[in-house]
Amino acid sequence: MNYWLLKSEPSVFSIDSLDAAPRKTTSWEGVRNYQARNMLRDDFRKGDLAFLYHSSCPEPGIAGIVEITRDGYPDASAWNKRSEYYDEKSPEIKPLWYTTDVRLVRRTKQLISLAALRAHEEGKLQGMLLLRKGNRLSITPVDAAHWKFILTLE
DNA sequence: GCCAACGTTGGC
DNA sequence: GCCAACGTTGGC
Repeated sequence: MNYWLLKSEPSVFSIDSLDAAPRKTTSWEGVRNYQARNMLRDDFRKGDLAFLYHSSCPEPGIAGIVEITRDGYPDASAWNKRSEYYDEKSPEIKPLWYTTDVRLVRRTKQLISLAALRAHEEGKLQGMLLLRKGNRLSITPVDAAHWKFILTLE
């Protein structure tokens, strides 16, 4: 089983949105980056766990824990002309983009801020992809050891 | 709003 | 295949 970190801008989709969703579950649609797509398509498995991270907001950080409830599968929003994520390069017969389903497991006891994570950048969280300079990937794998340590920061 | 870093596009 | 131009991300 894998651990991940999923970024989203709370102004677009926040942990409150997920909490309010039916069965606290939603499709993680709209990923339009090849590296992230490859992870969704090849590595995301039902039962994996992920941190939900809020980016581009007053206090960026980890807001909750979600469970991956479905293996990666083609992203139908790519061939929905009414979707803001529509992409003519990804017809239904030849999907280019992938998504998965996520369910809110729980909110973290408090926000685990980026600053709190950075405090361990050269220690327990050395090598964490989120903290790497210039990282912009909206999906990153998380080492099991990093996952465990981050939970102690709550 | 600024800016560094990265990804994508398209001309050649 | 190279690379400049452009667009996006995301912290500050």
